[in-house]
Amino acid sequence: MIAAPEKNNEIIEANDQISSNHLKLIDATIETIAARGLADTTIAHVAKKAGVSQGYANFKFKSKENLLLSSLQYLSDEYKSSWQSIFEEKNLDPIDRILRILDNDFSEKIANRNKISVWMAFYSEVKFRPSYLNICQHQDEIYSNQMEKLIKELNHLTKQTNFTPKEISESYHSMVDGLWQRILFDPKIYTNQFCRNIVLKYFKSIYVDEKRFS
Amino acid sequence: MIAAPEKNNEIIEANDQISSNHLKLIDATIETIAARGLADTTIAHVAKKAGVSQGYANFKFKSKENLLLSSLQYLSDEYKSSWQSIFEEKNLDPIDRILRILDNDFSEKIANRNKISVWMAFYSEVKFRPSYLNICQHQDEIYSNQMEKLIKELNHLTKQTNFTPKEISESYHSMVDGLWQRILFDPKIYTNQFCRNIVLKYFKSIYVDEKRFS
DNA sequence: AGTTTTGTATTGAATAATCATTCAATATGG
DNA sequence: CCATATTGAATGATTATTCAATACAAAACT
Repeated sequence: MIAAPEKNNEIIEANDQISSNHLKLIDATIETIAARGLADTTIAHVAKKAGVSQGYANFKFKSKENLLLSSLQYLSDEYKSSWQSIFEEKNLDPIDRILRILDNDFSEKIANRNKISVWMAFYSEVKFRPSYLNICQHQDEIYSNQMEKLIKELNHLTKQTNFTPKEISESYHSMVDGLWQRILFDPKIYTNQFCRNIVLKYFKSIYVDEKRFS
Repeated sequence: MIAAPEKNNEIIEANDQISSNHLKLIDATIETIAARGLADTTIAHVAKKAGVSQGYANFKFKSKENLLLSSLQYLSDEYKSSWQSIFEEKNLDPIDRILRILDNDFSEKIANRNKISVWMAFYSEVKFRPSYLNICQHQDEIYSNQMEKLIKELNHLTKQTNFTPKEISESYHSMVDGLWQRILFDPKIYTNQFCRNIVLKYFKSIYVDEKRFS
């Protein structure tokens, strides 16, 4: 990670010298998208929220597109680091690690309506802006692979050998995405607790004898 | 349904007299959103694709917003009628009915990239346009309730009595939504067959002894 | 210390492009 | 000839982008 510099050079100039205005603008972008939707997010709104002039925002990021891209990258990095640290933790039983991942995926920090609405906004444009896809896809793959490995470690707990670790990992991932979407739809019903519980029961149905999934 | 007239009057004038241009425009709207994304969909594009003038499109639907709304309604109705007919079918064993629903949810007609990208486009704006939400939410509820009833009929097939029908129905629904999203992301991996299979294995993990889920 | 110079950071008004919406004019068919 | 359907050019609003002007701060010089 430190040895190999990431080649994001088109999106943010250099990691070592991100100005405070840079961050203020990215924050303001995310807040604006969450508050008004991507379609209604203008440079003027973002600049105002960040407390800088409109011209400045454009000058710093070269274009609105680039500002949006940088904001998505920021969000994506934030999510990554939250699960990365769980995967890297030592001396953790596989079951407990999965429980930690589940907690993280439905924590207030990650699964709140503002962040989800920003994710959705970008996701919905993925088919038309390959650059959006690039930012998410790579991390997604790493996450899926690590999850798959983790589930392999639980193989002995279930007799359903035809439900492969890859498939279990995919279905977990899909279910989480779907539940996030539903939090946006109907937050009264789909509280974080409710969603977490649904996934927990799903695990329970696979690993019937594991008490910690109850 | 027939006795009580639905109060959609703001969106499409009257069911009995939808002109062919009306439908052409709705089709063109869906195609345009699928091809260019909601953000890049202009009345001019839609009108051109529909083969009418720009002014006409606006005149007929009163506003762009209304055209979008009508298109979402159309899509929503289309989906509804496809699962509705499965629920209404007589002399169908619960398992077979679920299999039919699963087939439908990952059929080419329903789960293709164009339609999914239109759904996503609207979903992502749901937080900011209550009218979008209204169109989807009601049907969603009916679908969920019917699914829940269906799953209740399978209660005797599983020993996992703490995974309630409602929860199973919710998790199915979420998983489908999540998989649709992934079809958009990476259609090479997430083929309809692949997705259907994931959900099938999920059912298998709950109803272990039911051979038809294998 | 105070003044001038120089380079950078920031502004905000002007520009140009895009688009929804309007409506007077025209076509169409009964 | 009338009524209705349809056109497409004009309008006005919105908004990303540009850039000359200005603020600011740090050196450089007296």
